[in-house]
Amino acid sequence: MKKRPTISDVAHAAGVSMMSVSRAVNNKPGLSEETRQEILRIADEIGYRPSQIARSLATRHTSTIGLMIPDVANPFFAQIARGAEDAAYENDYNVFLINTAEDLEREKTALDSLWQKEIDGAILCSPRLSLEALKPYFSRFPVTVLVNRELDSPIPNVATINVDDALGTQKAVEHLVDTGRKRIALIAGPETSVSSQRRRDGYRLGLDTAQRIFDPVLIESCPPTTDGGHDAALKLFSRAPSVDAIICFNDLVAVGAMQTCAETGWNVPTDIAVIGADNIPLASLLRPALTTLHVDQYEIGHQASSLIMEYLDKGKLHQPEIVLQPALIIRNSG
Amino acid sequence: MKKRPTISDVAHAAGVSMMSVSRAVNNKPGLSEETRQEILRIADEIGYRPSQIARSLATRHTSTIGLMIPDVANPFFAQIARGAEDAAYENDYNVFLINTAEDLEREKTALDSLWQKEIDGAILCSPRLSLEALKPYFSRFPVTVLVNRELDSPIPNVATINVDDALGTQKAVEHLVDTGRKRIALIAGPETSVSSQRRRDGYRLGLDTAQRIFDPVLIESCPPTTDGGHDAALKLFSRAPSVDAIICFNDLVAVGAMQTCAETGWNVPTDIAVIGADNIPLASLLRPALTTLHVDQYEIGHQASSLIMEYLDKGKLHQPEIVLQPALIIRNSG
DNA sequence: TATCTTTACGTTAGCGCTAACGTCATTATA
DNA sequence: TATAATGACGTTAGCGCTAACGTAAAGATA
Repeated sequence: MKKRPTISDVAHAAGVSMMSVSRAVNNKPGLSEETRQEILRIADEIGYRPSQIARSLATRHTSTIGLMIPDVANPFFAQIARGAEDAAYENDYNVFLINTAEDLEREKTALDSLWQKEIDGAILCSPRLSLEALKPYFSRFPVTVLVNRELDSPIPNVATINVDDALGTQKAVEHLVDTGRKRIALIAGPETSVSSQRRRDGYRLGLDTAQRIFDPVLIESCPPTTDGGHDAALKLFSRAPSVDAIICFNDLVAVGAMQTCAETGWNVPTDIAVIGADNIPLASLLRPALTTLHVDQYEIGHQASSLIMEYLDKGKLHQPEIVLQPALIIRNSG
Repeated sequence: MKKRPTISDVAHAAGVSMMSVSRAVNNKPGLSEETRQEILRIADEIGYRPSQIARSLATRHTSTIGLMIPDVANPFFAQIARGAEDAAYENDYNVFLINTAEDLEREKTALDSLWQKEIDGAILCSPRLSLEALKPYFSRFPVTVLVNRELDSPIPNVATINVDDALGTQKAVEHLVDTGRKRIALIAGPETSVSSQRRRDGYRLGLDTAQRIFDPVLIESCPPTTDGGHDAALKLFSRAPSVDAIICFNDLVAVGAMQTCAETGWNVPTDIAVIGADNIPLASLLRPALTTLHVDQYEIGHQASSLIMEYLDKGKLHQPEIVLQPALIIRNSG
């Protein structure tokens, strides 16, 4: 590996002080246009690139945002990562991404790692750690954005971005009622999940609004996977054979439910409607194409980054609690 | 934000020198076990975490691997990222991930950004830049791993990891021949892609081995997308209605081709076999489930990281050219 | 003409850490 | 007993950069 040219090398070559080089490179005032150009020319000539590390140590900030997510391989989070990175890129920030592999221990390590890296702000997606465990970090990072997680009381340097899952589910119920479905079921996902609870709420609200009677037999919990959906649908069908619509926790669950429908000999959407959530790429490729709830995950990431950079710039959060509305994408499955 | 405790704060609190704290924290020899424990206790008490930045500046290495990929939202690369990160994590390295959004300009920016960050090693996935443009960076990074890209001549601190697409395609041809298919077509993907060329080679080789005659009519290029596959299949069918098997550039292309089959009224796999490549999660969820070529992308990422850390540790690359063999996953589509 | 600005630089110090080299006891060896 | 080796620390310097302040010359103002 070649030796890295330093600012001092450039200063010597150009016959100026290190500060002049620094000013030229950082485009700061206090230099004649002539000298600036000359320094830049020489810097370019010897292939000088400022060391982020030394610069960070001197300035006490890193131009880096930390992004903690459960799993990049999950398209949902991958989109968030893209959004976060694009927004950061536009402002010459970098994103440092850490996967937690849905592991609590690793989540702690990740947070500590971000702390050691002295990131300028953190985006924490669906953190599993308790609010108590999380709180110390809010004072270790200049600013934090919590995605898919709420705060018990506002904190000046913490913002939240959440999806209105209740409203989404309510919309789904309304749509099914409007299209004449009589017995609408909910496969609600993991019982412990906040998001699942929100969906249950939205489900009841939707039924109430339509003046339908809520029947607990029509709710089933499950892991958020294809298999989970498959098994949950199986249970549901044996318990309530008259069901003619299912709202699923997410698209994967919906795929599983649709497989069960096929096995049972029920036609989607003639005999039974299936609605998913998340609008993963697969949704539009399935036959029948999956009706689903869409939230713009890219937008979540983009907004999260923007919030951070806004705080860094202005010193306060203009909009500390963002709630995104899901949209119902009507395709062929329901 | 709280003021970060520094090594000097710990030293004062413990009544020792900064070096002793450094030795304790880094688990280096030269301290009695007693003092070490005491220092660690106090460090923990005041919540000290060493600054990666200062440490990097002093040691001239960052414990960070740079990973440049076209798009995390693409499951193929997301898996690589996961693998790379897991391997790094096991060795207390971090991964700095940058998306290039398949944009040449951004690829350059990304490389420069990694350079400025003084990463210890780089993993470059499917770089679009010419080898000429890439080469300077090989001497700027301590070590580089090229994924899905070959070198014209070996470079001591550069390794490559490639997939044997030719062999994969050949396997697919053999399988189709074995299952009695007569007219096997290839939707070969983007004409300019190296990988596409490899597949064409494998296709011919497979046909030759089976003593089939190669018919150029049965090859079609296309963008690597669902729509691309759809249109390519359409062209293919009109040109060669007797085709009874298609090998596709990737799974998305295969999905497109299957849609065309459905529109044309051809049953998969009775009338026509369809084989994809990449084994994306969708593949097993489709009906019929997609037969496809599988390469362990996670493994690619994992190996890439491991190669880098091996080089950093031993100063040389034990295995500078890795070629991964794809496996044919036989499902229902062909 | 004397004083005040402004412009265009240079100097100094320090960000938080560690490599390399002291120093001073204590213990082993001749 | 004299000397060398070892262990357990401390001191110094410097990684590459920039904030803050210093300075000298040219022009503006009274």
